[in-house]
Amino acid sequence: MDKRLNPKITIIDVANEAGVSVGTASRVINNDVHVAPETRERVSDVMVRLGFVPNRQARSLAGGKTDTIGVLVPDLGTSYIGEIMHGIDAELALNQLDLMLFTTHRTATKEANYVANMVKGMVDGLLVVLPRNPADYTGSLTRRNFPFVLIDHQGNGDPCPAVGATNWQGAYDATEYLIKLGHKRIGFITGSMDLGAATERLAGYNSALRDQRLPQDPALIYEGTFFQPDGYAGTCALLDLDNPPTAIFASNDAMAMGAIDAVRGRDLHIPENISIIGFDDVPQSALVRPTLTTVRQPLEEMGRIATQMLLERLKNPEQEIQRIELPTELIIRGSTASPIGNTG
Amino acid sequence: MDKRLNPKITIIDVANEAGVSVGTASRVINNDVHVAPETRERVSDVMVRLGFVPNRQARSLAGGKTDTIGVLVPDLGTSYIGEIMHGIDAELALNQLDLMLFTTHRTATKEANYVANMVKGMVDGLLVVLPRNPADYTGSLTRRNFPFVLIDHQGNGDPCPAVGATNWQGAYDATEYLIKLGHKRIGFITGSMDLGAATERLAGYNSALRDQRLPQDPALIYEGTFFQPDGYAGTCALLDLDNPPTAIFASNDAMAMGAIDAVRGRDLHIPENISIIGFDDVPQSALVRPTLTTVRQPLEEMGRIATQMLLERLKNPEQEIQRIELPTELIIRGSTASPIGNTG
DNA sequence: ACTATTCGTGGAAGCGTTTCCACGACCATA
DNA sequence: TATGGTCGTGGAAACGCTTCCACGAATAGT
Repeated sequence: MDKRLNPKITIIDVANEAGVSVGTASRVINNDVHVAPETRERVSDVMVRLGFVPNRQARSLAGGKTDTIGVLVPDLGTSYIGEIMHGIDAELALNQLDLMLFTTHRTATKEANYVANMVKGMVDGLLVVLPRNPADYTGSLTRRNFPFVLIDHQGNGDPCPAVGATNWQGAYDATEYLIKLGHKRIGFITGSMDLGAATERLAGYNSALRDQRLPQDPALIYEGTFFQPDGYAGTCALLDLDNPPTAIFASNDAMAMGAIDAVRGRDLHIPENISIIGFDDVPQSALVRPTLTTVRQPLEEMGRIATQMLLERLKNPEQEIQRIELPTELIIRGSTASPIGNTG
Repeated sequence: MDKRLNPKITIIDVANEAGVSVGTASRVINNDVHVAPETRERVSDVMVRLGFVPNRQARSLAGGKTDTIGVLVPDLGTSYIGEIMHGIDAELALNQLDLMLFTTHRTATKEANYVANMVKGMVDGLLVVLPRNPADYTGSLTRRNFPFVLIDHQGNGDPCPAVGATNWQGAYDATEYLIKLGHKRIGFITGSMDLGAATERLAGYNSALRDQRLPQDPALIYEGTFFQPDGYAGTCALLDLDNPPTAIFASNDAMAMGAIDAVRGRDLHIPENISIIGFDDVPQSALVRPTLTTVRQPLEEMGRIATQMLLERLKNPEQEIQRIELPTELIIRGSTASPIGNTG
């Protein structure tokens, strides 16, 4: 009976000790209504005294649920993903659920079906973060009727539960803001164009230009991939133009940081000589000098909402699928200003 | 028999279809030697054809292992942790193991025993990343004889399996390097002093000073907490000294970035007016301008090695516990140079 | 007071594997 | 040609729990 010697306390031990059947003990664990209050208390006491912890494997084998949800991420280590994970983790903790993490690269070579198989039985639902090729998952997941929610997905394809941000609107707002500051030539550095978010942001930029009756010069658009070095390279390229822009809109903060470095390398000053604007509002944006004007994407909230949606779906599988777009917000800081009256 | 209608293919289906007993089918799954080659092949074929995937819950219930290892991290989203996770993930993938993630804050309020209980049965072993209070875990984990490895632990306390880096040596090397460049007054911004890594780095700095017969001025030491704003604040404080340092050694890269910002705010130039050196070599160190001289800590490798150690322990529980310190390496980049011959 | 209900509980059948035991077939040795 | 061994296999118990079914007791309705 010594915990040290016999570390595995099972429901049977509890039942014996409390003088009830295992069925009843199980009911106490699961807060089943059909238990007399005094019995419930007696059993609870015993569980505490014995330090009983239900075996999750057995539980899910018998009951069919795991109380664990899976998260599929392309990578870790970027604060972008980190923020989303915060939200997911917080919401999961609130619901006493555990988190199983899978990285995309691990399954990249396998057929997409593999995901559904692998995940089956291990988790009750799946959160797919930032998939490059969402269709790969949505197909087999939907077919298997496996609950999942996409986070920051590509917009196209079959309808499926997803949460994202108003990328188009965010980019539109940022561009409009720059125009209203007086900028006439605004460089744009795109993200990976195979990602929905990237194309939407570019579209928002173009729309704002059009609405404000500014010419759309293809030379001002540099195609990047969301990584910092692209921001550096793109900015160098844009500044080398015969008629360089007075502002640069990078499709995410990482590239905006690269842009800042590039500008510095040329002995230009931000925001006096050139304005820089980013997208995401990762924590570091407020910490660099100059502080970065950017479009805030509520990453943590996206994780949180997506988790809520998934849990909702778990409870009520037949509910209609919904796609949520969380609003972005323009955060004005120190990297943007009116251009010093030149502009060719 | 249609996969769509009856998605759960069990080992029994496989056994029936192949005309063998479930025992034999199980042996095939587990690569047991005692199976005739031709039987093995027949069963394998059936498994592929039916799309059979073993149920992990049942497997671990019966077999006592989960093929999953747990990782306990204080947080996500810092690239520091991200790098370590990379290593862990890579090594786990290599061994076909899955990863269950727990965040410390979720369990902060509970007693440490909770961790051991919670984790019990869900994972085969635990990787504890960067614990602030390792003793909380090591105690109950050891007592329960639960396999675990600490990553970047605090050095004190009972001996237990751990991997870290040569913090002392790294700091020593960096300081010595600055001294050899000609710096006589070197500011130091510490990390959270409740972390072993922080105290070791400070000790390395002090030792180098002593060995090179430089005075140890307490005014040159600013106590930080490993976060970027401390680097900013610390640098401001150090530069405000009557006799300011010509170089600043920040205990990690995040604070070094803060230091760079602070220097910029004063219209000083790096490295001409002041040298900055960091610790960690996070990916961004090579991307900022000026590129950051830093002490490389093999984070990814630490994750990888720790995972290997854990797996080794899992195979052979009785093996003696070992603590590994991975070597750091001074990475010289653009943020350091000889001081311009002034120095009060 | 007597039958319907409801309530609390015990008992037992799974859930999908692993693994131990046992058994027959076959091979090599004596 | 007996005999001991190995090898491949089947059968069944066990893992710890949930949940369905059934049963007796208490309660309510008439």
